[in-house]
This record gives sequence, C-alpha cells and structure tokens, in this order.
Amino acid sequence: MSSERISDAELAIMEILWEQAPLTATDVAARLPDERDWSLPTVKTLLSRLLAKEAIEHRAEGRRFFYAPRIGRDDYVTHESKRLVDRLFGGRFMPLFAHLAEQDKLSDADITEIERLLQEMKS
Amino acid sequence: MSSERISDAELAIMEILWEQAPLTATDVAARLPDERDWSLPTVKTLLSRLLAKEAIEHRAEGRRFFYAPRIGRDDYVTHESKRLVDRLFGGRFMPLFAHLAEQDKLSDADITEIERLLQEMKS
DNA sequence: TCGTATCGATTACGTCTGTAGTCGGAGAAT
DNA sequence: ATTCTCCGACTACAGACGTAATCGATACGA
Repeated sequence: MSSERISDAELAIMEILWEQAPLTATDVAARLPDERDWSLPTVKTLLSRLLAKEAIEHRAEGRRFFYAPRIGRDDYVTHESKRLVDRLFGGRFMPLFAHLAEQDKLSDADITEIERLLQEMKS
Repeated sequence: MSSERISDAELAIMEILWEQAPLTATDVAARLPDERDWSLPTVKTLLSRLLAKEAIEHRAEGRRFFYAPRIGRDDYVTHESKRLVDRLFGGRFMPLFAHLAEQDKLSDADITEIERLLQEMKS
C-alpha cells in the first residue's frame, strides 16, 4: 500500500530481508552479493530510508535493531509489474506478452509451461 | 544501445515524438496530455536532456529545431521489459507470466489470444 | 528600422539516490 | 571505574530528476 518507490539499491536490501529476517544491519551487510560491496554506513542509510518508506520495520533487541520486511515480495512484484504495464503498454498485459513473444524470449519449455497454466486457469 | 535511463517525465516527451515526428519544442508542448501541464521551458529542458542521452536528435530549420526520436519505441520497450524481468524475476519471463496469471490479470480474451499466439509460434 | 515576440541555451533549485563519514551513547573488556 | 569498540543517528555530497526562470540572439511586425 505505502507507495513510495523503492530504489535499485534499496531493492538489494529488501531481497536480503525477503530471504531471511529479522537481521541486524551487520548481518545484512554480510549477506550482500559480491557486486554490491557497500560499507556498513551505506547499508544503514539504506535501512533508514526503507524504514522511512515503511517498507521494513525494526525491533530493538538490547542495543541493536533487528530489521524485517513490512511489505511482501509478492506485493512489490505485483506493484512493479503493474507499473511497467501501465507505463508502456497502456495498462494491458497482452501487449507485453505479445512483445516478448515477438522478441523470441520464450523457450519451448516456457511455451509448454504456459499452455499448462492456461489449462489450469480455464478450469 | 545508448543505455542511459529515460526518466518518467522524459518518457512522456518520447511518447509524443514516437507518435509524430519531427516536431518543434512548441509542438511537443502543445501535444502534452492534460495531466502533464508543463511550461515550455520544462519541455525544452527535457528535450535537451534527451538529446544529451542521444535518445532523440534535432535538425535545424531556420531559427528553430525539429526533434525526432533516435531510439525506437520497440527497442525501448524491450529494454525496459528486460530490465523488469532481470530485476524481479531472475531474468526469466516465465515467473512474470505465472505471477500475473496468479494475480488474475488475464481476461478470457487474453487467454484465447495467447493460445493463438502460441500456435503461431509453434509453426 | 526599431521594438517585440520567440527560440534555444544556461542557470536554478529542491528532492531523491548512491555512497559514505562522523558523532554520541551504550556495552564490553580490563 | 576507565577505556575501547560497536551501534544507530545524523550529516555530507555529488549526480539525476522534476520543474521552471532568465538571458542573449534572432526574426517578424509596425
């Protein structure tokens, strides 16, 4: 619901917390993927901003904080997918599908899987 | 190819130029959708930034410039779709499809259309 | 020819983002 | 009790973004 945008850097933090939570700031820093080699202060700044955006929450445990997501990954993913579809495809999903299909981004396995999903949905 | 990001505001300008080009800055301003009620200087700033990003180009015609896209809408759309899929779905399209399917974002008409597309692709 | 409207360029400025340093307080070690 | 260390909070700062004013040159109307 809280519709502040989550930036790319912030998303990297969210991914860590979605995988495991609650975690301390130090824990989060330790779990950063290799290509995101941030200093601890940077991680803390990002955590503060996510707190301000109400995307995460923290609970004091003695002297330190444990952070956990407030918004679910699924909600976020839905929100962002919708944003893309709204921005580029007039809010309709089909043009995105058609576009990707045209771009040959679908493997044979994908196609089989999609057919299976469609069958399920029809029942 | 030129991979500078196009911002939301800039995208509104691109959409106008994709629909019709070349246009002067004043033309572009006149075609803004109602909810984007920008001043002419704002439009010109955005055009300059798009020029700097090499997303558009301009040609002098006497005292004024005519602006036209350098990147195609399809290329942009492909790029942004890929970006979303990379960011949120590990670079694979299927999870996006499955996600949207779960969210019931597909109408019956969509499903029929998708089946048709799949048939086409298989041949 | 002289003002005036116009155009592109330059400058402005607050917010957001990416990245990080510093400070003050609370625990831990001695 | 005193020092050292670690934590969260605050501050910093450059670049991008949204939005716009101003300036200098130019062309058109009078």
